[in-house]
Parts: sequence; C-alpha cells; structure tokens
Amino acid sequence: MINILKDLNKKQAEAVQCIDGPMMVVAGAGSGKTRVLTYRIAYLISKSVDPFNILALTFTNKAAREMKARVVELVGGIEARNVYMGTFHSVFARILRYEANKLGYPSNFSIYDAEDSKRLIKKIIKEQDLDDKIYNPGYVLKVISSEKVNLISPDDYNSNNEVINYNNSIRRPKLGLLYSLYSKRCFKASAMDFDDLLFNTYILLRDFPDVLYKYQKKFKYVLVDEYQDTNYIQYLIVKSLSADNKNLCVVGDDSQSIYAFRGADIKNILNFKKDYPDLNTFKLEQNYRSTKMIVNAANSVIVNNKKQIPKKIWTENNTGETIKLIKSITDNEEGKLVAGSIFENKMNYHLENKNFAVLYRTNAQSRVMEESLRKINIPYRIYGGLSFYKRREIKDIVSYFQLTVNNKNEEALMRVINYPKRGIGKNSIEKIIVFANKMNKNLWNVLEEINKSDIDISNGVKSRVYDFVIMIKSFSAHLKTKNAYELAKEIADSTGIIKDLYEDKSPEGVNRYENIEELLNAIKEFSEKKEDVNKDNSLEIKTLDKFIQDIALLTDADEDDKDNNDMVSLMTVHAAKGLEFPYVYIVGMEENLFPSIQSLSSMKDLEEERRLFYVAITRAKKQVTISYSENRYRWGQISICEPSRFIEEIDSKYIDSQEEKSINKELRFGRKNNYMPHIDSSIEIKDNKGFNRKFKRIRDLNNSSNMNYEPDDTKAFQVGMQVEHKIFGKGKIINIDGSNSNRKATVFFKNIGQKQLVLKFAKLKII
DNA sequence: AGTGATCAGATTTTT
DNA sequence: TCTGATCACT
Repeated sequence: MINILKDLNKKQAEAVQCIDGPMMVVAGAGSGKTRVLTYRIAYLISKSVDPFNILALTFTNKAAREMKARVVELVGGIEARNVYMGTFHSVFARILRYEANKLGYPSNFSIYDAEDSKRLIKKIIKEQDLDDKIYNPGYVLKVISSEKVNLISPDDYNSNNEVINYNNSIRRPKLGLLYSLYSKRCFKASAMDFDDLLFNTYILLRDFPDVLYKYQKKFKYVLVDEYQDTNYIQYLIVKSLSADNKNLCVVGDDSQSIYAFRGADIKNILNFKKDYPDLNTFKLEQNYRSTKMIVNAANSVIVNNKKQIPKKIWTENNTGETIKLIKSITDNEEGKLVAGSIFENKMNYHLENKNFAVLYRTNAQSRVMEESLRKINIPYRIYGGLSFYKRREIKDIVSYFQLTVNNKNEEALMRVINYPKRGIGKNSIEKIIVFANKMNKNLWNVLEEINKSDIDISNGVKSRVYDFVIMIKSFSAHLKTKNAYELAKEIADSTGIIKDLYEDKSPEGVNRYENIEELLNAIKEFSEKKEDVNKDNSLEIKTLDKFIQDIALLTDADEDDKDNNDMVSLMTVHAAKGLEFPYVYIVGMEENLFPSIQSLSSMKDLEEERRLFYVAITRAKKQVTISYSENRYRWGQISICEPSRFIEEIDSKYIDSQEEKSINKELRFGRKNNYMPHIDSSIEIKDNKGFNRKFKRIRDLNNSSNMNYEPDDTKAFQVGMQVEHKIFGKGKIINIDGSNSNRKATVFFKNIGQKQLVLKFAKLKII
C-alpha cells in the first residue's frame, strides 16, 4: 500500500489518523472532505481493520460509487469490495430484506417511489370522499413523510391531542386517518416507501436487541458523509449502530445543508458535541478548489446566515478573476448569452466542453439552455430531470417485473392490469377495489378469487381478470428458474407490450419502443455478468428480482457516454453538490426563482436558499458567471423579474460591476424595437390561448435572430431521410415543420432519441 | 370498454 | 408547455 499520509495536509492527516472514538470533521467546500473519508477507510484497512467491519454511508448513489472507486485506487479492489458502502436507503434496504420477516414483511417487499406513494395517497383521498383541494396529495404526503422521519407512527400521531387540535384548527381533521390508511395499504401491499426504509430500520434495531447486537458487532467503524443532510431518524440509526463501539466518524459542512425541505435537520451537526462530549473535532478550512476571488465571494454571501459553526475558509490558490454578471431581457436571450459566453471562453482559452457547468434552481430552466447550446453546436449533458427509470413506458414494464416479484404490489398492479388494453375498464377496477377494502383483503387475493366473488361485474370481465392473474402467476413461477433477461423478454413479449409499442409509429411511440429495448439490453448485460458463486459452489442465477429490487432507489442510469465525455454539464444546484468545474454559470438569479418564492416567508428557508447559492458558487475552480433575466416565461406567462438579493450580498470587491458585457449592441437595438413592443401588446390579449400562440411566434422569431450563422439550403431535407449529425450521430427525419429559414426537423437518433432541430443550424448531412 | 377532445393545474429541490 | 382528469361519444 502507498504511503497514505503523504497526500494529506496536517489537519487532514490528523483526522484520518483519529480512528478511535467519536469524531466530527467540519469540512468547508473544496477542503478535501472526500479525500479524508476515503483515506480514512484506507488507513483503517492498513491498520488491519477488516473491511467487513467498515460501514460508510452516503447520501447519493453517485457519492457512494465515487468513494468506492477511490478506495479501490488506494487499497485495491479485493479489500475495497468488502467495505459496506452505499446510500442510507440502499444499505438499509439490504438489511431490511435480510431481516424482513421480523417485521412481518416478506424479503421481496417492493419499494414505492415518490410517484407510487402519490398515486396511492390520491386513491385513498378519493376513496374517503375527501376534497383533494383541502387534502392536496402532495401536501398530505409531505405531512406523512415529516412525521415518519421524526419517528412518529400513525398511532402516535392519532393519539396526540396537540396534533388533533392543530389539524382541526387548519381544517384538516382527517390527516391522521390518511396517514394510518396509507401505512396500512403499504403494508398490505408488502411495500415500503423511502421513509419506511429508514423508519423500519430503526424499529428493527430498537425492538430486536439481537439484531442490533449483530450489526453493532459487524459495523465496528461507521463513517457518514454529508452529515448535515441527515434527518432525525438517520441520526437515531447511526447513533444506535455505533452506540457500542462509538467509532463514529461524521463528515459534513453546515454551510452546505440544503435538504431541510426533506426533513434534514441541521441540528444533527450543530449539536453533535452534546451527544458525544469526548468528541474530537477537526476543521478543514483550507480550500484547494477555487481561486481567492471565488472563496471570498462565497464567504461574503454565507456570513449573512445567522446559525453556523464558526469557520474561516481560505485558500493559497491564485487570485483569479472577479465574478462575472450577465443581464438579459428574456430567458431566451439569457440562454443565448450564456451559451455565447461559454463558446467565447472555450475559444479564447482553448477549453473543453466538460470544463463548463450551467447550474439552475429548477429543472424547468434547462430547456432554454438546451436550445441555445444546441444552436451553436455545443454538446451538453443534462443531469437529473426525468430519469430513465421514471419514464412512463419503463415504469410500465418495470411494474410487470415488480408485480411478478411481489404479486401484492398494488401500485404496480394498478398500472398494468389494463395495459396493454385487455378490456378491464375503470369501473370494474373501481368495484374490485371497493370490494377489497370492504373485505379488508389485498387486491391481488381478490383477483385470484374473482370467479368465486360476487362483485358486480360481467363474467366477461371476470374471465379476463382471471387470465391476467394466470399470466402473472406463470411469470412468478419462472422467477427462480430463468435468468433476468429470459424472464424479462418473456414478459415483454407475452404481455403484448412490445407489440403495442412496435405498432405505434408516432415519434413518441418509436422512442418508447427504443427505450424498452434499451432496458432489455441493460437486463441482458446484467444477466450475463459474471455469476456469483454460492456457498455450495453452484452458480447463482442472475434473476429478475435481483435486477429490479432496488430500482426505485436509482436516480438516473448515469452511465457516462463512453464515446463522448466532452460535454457541458447542465444540472440543478442540488445535483451539483459534491462536484466541481473550472467554469460555472449560475443562471436565473432572480428574486422568486433563486431564492425561490416558497422560501421567502421564513428566515430558515431563506438561509437554506443562501446555502444553496453558496454551494453553487463553490463548485467553481476558476470562474463564476452569474446571470439573470428581466423577463421570464413561466407557467405559460411572462413574468417580470428582479435580480436576486443574493447578487447584492456578494461583496462588490469580488464581482464585476459592469453588466451586459457580451450583448452585441446592434442585436440589442434590434430587439428593443422589435421584441419588447410585442410583449406589451401581447399582454393585453385576454384569451390565454391566443397569448400563448402569439408569444410562441415571438419566441421563434427571437430564436432565429441568432448570431452569425449562415443558413444552409434547408429545402433539401425531407421526411424519411437518413441524416447524420456531428454530435448526435445517425438518425432519421420523422417530421418537418415550419417554412424556409425556420424549418424544423424532428429527427430520431439511434443513440439519443428524438430531437427537434432547426435545420439551418443543425448542419445535418444527408446520407 | 375505448377513444378523443377539452380543460385545469403545475413547478423547488430528491433518496 | 406538459400532464392528468373528465366528459361526451362510439
């Protein structure tokens, strides 16, 4: 093993070597937090700690993967593989599957994702005949979640007088009922939602001392990354796991706590010392990532927050450039200016695309940026947003898989019972559900006995339901004998999904078909991977349940495009936490957007927004550019925006006072005369539709007045042609609209999917 | 039961 | 703009 300590500064080395007893590392942005964690694991192993006895918990899959990769670099794959490393949710899901029967769950329980949870709660609200305006499903779910992460069970909730009085006072007396119904339904469906994975883990450790003992003995060393983002129940679990050995190491930065909206409790880090009086604390204050300008600017923002652990982040790096400011008139122009600035930087300093990141507050803002980057042929990659596994067609087929693994999964069942269409309509399903609830039975059990039941539906429907049950049962029967791919293929074929999508020749249908294909390919790859060897030396079949069991915990497929990694990154600030880029653009810096409008009512939320902005700035190594627009197209309407208060909070020493540096004067003039009056006149149109139409036209007009690109002959392109794009590769034109210089083609690319391209910019080659 | 048209509502962040 | 819900019609 290499000399671990030589790559570390004094503070880092101290933290790495402090292996006994509780310790906390307060690690400022860019101060080498991940380095400390990974080197600490390596150091433990070098001190003969068995990797099996090390548990490292992270917040995201990505962080876990990266940490693992770095530990592998340090100690080699054989040792590193045995370290128990993963997200809270995935590690606990694994433990829960193993111990499930103790809690009355089968080990093949399903995990409901946020969408499943919402559908279920919606259904319950409807069944209870409650007004979904008062009992807004999103709101109800939030209440349930926040109770659960604070260890308040439905029974606790319903027997608490304060809660009852409060809920009466806000005219939502049935919240407690909804909570307990929701929990019962999840349990009956053998399903856990995200919070249950934490809640049930804690219950397991609390109520089964032998289990607790076992895991305390197993996890002699516990490390927690991003500790500031843990919630109460995560805190409790970590505490009880390490209660015996007390070898607990938490690493975090209170200035980067940005998940309070989801129950994260900053008190966990601020009050850590109260729980562990003999705590060793290490502060990492030297930033290795950013220039002095960036570090100082970030500091000048964060001092506006009241509650924090005192620290002073500093750097020995170069002074660097001041923070740049771009102001634009519309969101479209913002996109164009930011894309233009990236292009300019790229040319001037011979940079690669991957040196740039564009960060925004909300996913919806990505669209404008995408369009602008596409127009000047800068390849980009969007992180987050609608992930592969959340797409409709993927969720549909995965629901079949889940139903096959766990027949009781009600949400999966509801999704597919009549997809593809098999003549089981809404009314019939509703009657079956009412019956199941009345008899207090699981939906699946009712379906199994549909022929014997006296539900008021036609015999035709009953027999179709029964056929469905038989089909699913035949899948389930193959679960342990076929490998994942064989079974998935069987399901895709015999349910008729493949046929259904194949017959749909609309662009969306083609796209969906390709996505299903992609999923099947992934499953094939999984099935053919080196097979695990069982204890008795037999080969373990890579079955479908192993593939899908934690699918809900995956965020995106994020397989890096192997052929082309050189792309600009687009993502939300939340998604950017833990990453770094030489050049960072923070766009949409406007009041009501960043800080978001929801955060303005309370100081606590506003401070969280400020921390979010702090996170955004500190992603940058060399340069930060902040951009805002005076008008923004939101919810199909133009809103007039003011620059964010956070811009003013940056000490003027560190920010460019000169705005609009990259606006071409002529372009600007042209727009003022041509563009703004359109907006004004548009506003007077009452008819919403007309307004939208008109505005859309203006937007297109605006788009076409783009920089100096020479229109190629766009008339040559026709529907059906095979074309090639510099970045997207080969594809087929499936639709063309617009005329002359504005002609837009919808092209289906084999690897990327469907894209809309303005022909005169796209530089397509006919092949 | 299935289809298509029309309308309302949403958007903050994610395991 | 996009999605899901609802309603009228086949």
